[in-house]
Amino acid sequence: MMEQKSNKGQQTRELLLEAALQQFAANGYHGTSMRQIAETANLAVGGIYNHFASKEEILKAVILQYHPLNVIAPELADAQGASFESLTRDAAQRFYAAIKARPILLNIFFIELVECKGAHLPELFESLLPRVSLFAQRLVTLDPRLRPLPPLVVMRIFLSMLMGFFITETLFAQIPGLPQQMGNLDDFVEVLMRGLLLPEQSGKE
Amino acid sequence: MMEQKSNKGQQTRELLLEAALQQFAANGYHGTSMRQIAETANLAVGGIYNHFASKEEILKAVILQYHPLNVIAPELADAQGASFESLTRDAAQRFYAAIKARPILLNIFFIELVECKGAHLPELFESLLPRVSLFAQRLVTLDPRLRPLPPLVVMRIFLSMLMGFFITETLFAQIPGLPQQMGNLDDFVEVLMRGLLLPEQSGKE
DNA sequence: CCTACCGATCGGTAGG
DNA sequence: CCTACCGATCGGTAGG
Repeated sequence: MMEQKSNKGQQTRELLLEAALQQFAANGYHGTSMRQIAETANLAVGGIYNHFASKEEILKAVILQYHPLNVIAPELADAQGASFESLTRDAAQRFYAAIKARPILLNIFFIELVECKGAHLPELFESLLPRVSLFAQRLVTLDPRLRPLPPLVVMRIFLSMLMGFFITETLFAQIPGLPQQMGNLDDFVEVLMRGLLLPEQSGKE
Repeated sequence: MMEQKSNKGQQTRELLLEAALQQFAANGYHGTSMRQIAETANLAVGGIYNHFASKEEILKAVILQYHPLNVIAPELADAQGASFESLTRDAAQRFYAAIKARPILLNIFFIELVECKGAHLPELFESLLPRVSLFAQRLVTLDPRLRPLPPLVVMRIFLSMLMGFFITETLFAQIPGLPQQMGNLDDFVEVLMRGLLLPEQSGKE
C-alpha cells in the first residue's frame, strides 16, 4: 500500500499512452484530437496536461515505447539456437509472435516516418543498435557458409524480409477475392536462410 | 491550338495533384490543409473545388495515380530477361530506378495504410493484379530450379525484399553515425535469387 | 478562379 | 482532475 505512492499517477499515464496508441494507430497523429485521446482514457481534456506537456510529447512517448523495432529488439536478444538455421527460425518466430500480438504497432512505424519525418529515429536507434548488433554478431558467427556480408547488412536483410512479410500481409488482408494461399512466414524464412548461405560447391571448379 | 480545348483545366488539375502529392507526402493527409495545397499550386482555396469535390477526393486521386505499386507495375511489365536471374535483376533495377526518382511515393503507401485504412487498395489491385500476375508467371516459368511456390507467393517475396530495401534505406538515411557500408540493392537481389532457387543436389541422396 | 465568409473543431489554459 | 473558455485554423461555400 505504501509502495503505491505515486502509482496512481503512473497508472493514468500508462492509460493515456495506451489510449493515444490506439487513436494514433487508427487515425494518424494529426487525425487524432486531444479530445479523442481523453475520451478513450476516460479523462477530460484538461486532465491530460497533468501528464504530458503537449500532444507532441504524447506522440514521442508512444513512439519510444511502442515502435515495433523497440518491441522486437528484446525478442531478438532472447532468441535461442545453436545453428544458423535454428537461431534464424526462432528469431523469426518471436518477431512474428510480437507483431501478431499487436499488429497496430506497424502503424506507429509508418506514422513516425511520415508525420514525424523520422525525428525520433536517432534516439530510438541509440538504444536499439547495440542490442541488434549483438544479435547480428551471434547470427553471423554461427555458420561459415554465410555470405561474406557485414553483420549489419545480414541484419538489414533479415529485417527487410520480415517487415515485408507483415506489410504485404496487411496489404492483402484488405483485399477481397485474392487467391487463398499467399504464402506463410515459413516460406519467407526458408528463402531468407537459403539466400544468405553461399551455394554449395558441388563441382571441383 | 485548337487541340488544347480543355487543356487548361486538365493542366490545373495536374498541378493540384502534384501539389497535393508534395504536401501529403510531407505532412500526411490530416496534417495538410486545403490552404497549403492551394498555396503550393498558386491557387486560392475556392479554386480547388472547381477540380475536386473535397479533400478526400484529392487524396483518392493522388493515391490512385501515385501509389508506388501503381508506379512499379508498368516497370515490371516492361522488364526484360531470358533467364530467371536476368529478368529478376532487370525488374529490380527498374523498381529501384522508379522509387529513386521519387522517394516520396513511399509515403503515399504509408498514408494509404494508416490514414485511409487501406480503403483504396481494392480499386488499386483491380488494375494491378493482372499485370503483376503476368510478371509472376513469366518469372516462374523461366527456371525449373525454382522452389515450388505459387507464382503470387514468389511475387510477394520479391516485393517484400525490395520494399524492405527501400524502407530500411529511408530508416538509415535519418540516422547519423551508422556504419558506412549497410549493403546495396545487389546484395538483396543476390540473396533473393539464391533463396528462391532450390539448393543444388550435390549428393546422390 | 478569387474574396470573404460560415460553423465546427482544433490544441491548449485559467481557475478552481 | 474537470469545466468553461481562448484564439486560431479547419473544410467548405456563396456570390460574383
